[in-house]
Amino acid sequence: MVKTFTEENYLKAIYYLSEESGEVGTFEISKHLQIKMPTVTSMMKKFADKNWVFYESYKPIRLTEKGREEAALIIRKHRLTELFLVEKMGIAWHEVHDIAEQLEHINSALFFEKIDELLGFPKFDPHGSPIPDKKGSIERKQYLKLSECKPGQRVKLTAVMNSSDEFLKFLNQKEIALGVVIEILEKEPFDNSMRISYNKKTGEYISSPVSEKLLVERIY
Amino acid sequence: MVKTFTEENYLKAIYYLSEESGEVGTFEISKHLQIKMPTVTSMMKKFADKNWVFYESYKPIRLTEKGREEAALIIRKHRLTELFLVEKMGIAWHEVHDIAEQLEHINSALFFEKIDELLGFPKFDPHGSPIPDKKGSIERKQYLKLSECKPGQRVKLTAVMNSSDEFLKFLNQKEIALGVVIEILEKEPFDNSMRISYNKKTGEYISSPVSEKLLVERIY
DNA sequence: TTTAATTATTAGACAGGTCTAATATTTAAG
DNA sequence: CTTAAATATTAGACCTGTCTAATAATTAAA
Repeated sequence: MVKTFTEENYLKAIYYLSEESGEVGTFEISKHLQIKMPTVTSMMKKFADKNWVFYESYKPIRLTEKGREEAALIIRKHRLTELFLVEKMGIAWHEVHDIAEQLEHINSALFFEKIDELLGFPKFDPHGSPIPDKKGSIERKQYLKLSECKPGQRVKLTAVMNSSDEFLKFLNQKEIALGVVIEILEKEPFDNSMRISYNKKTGEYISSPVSEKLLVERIY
Repeated sequence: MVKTFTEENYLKAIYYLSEESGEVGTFEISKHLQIKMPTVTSMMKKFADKNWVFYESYKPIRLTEKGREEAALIIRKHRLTELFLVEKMGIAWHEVHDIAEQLEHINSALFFEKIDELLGFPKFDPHGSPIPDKKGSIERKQYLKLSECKPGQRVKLTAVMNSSDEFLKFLNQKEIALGVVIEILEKEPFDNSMRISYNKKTGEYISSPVSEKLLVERIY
């Protein structure tokens, strides 16, 4: 199946936006892709014809199995590329996204197989997000938001839920990187802010919008 | 100037086809890009508006200085990419072209600067073709065709003039690679075929269509 | 130098992906 | 339960890049 650039972007958006609930509406896709709603509607009709989505007027949109696979393969390419750019080309964490956004559309099995091989067949990208395998299946970890942790717990940062340039720069500047071990010192019930220790820093202040976006694993 | 995929392909084609004489006709562009002539005509009008080409009805097309630069930058990206794929990713000589054909359209100065840096700022691609610098200038070597050499001369293979899959496979199979030192043993005036020695091979037969496509430098 | 072949252009159509304006449906609020 | 707000669709237009069919200009051959 040869997909256009445009089609791939819709697939990825639907995958991403419907990840939690399994469905997504025209409005959200429209907003995410910065494309007007009528355009999305007509595209969804086309996607239904291609058997990539289930679509009925005024009902939320769901990916078919085929659509899910196609989308996962694009995400695989995106995440492999990001990791490659960081690990093998020395490009900074917060700069890789825009490049990967373009490279994910490259049509060459060989190219991505080589990348995969050079990286040692990785399962997670530099943001900690899982990389789907060639069949589109994903190895799931159960993530915990830092904001849900309790004082006294020790956790390891394994992923971030927002990959905006600003956010990644903010983390860099705070020296918060994947793998960092964090201890929760206290939690303010009023605004959900936290005090944490990590690396050599003690009692750093973390606001709730930030701790909501940091995904961690418990360490026992 | 933001260029579409399509525009970049036309620029590259015009650059390539007009390289020798400085001009090229609609028919040749049409044939090269596998696009019908009327489409090319209308595109050339657009290109003239953008100041990429000089265009007058029924006259050959020439690149403007601006067009030449734009084209050279795409070719720069193509050739850097090819070299990167071979040198840093271990992809075979004859497989890189199709991938580079796509990667050359990636819009990211950083990406190509990194590639350039990782390769040590190379001046020639894996086919021996020169890589334009960031301003679009090219370092010219004066090439000699193997077919023009005389018996007794020793030369080094520095470029090939045809990058088709078949040709590159043919060279691989004959163990003829860039850098190989070739000695001309004899030359048959009748059909311009040659007998040459290289590596450990002695008296290999080379037909005229092949020796026409191998570009060499004299070794003294 | 007239004709035939080659190369080039004009005119008009079409598909993909987008938009705006108008309308319809669903959901949330009062 | 009625109305307002939010979400979604239809209808029709537009632009880019492509095509085919018809015509024109240039070049090569007879």
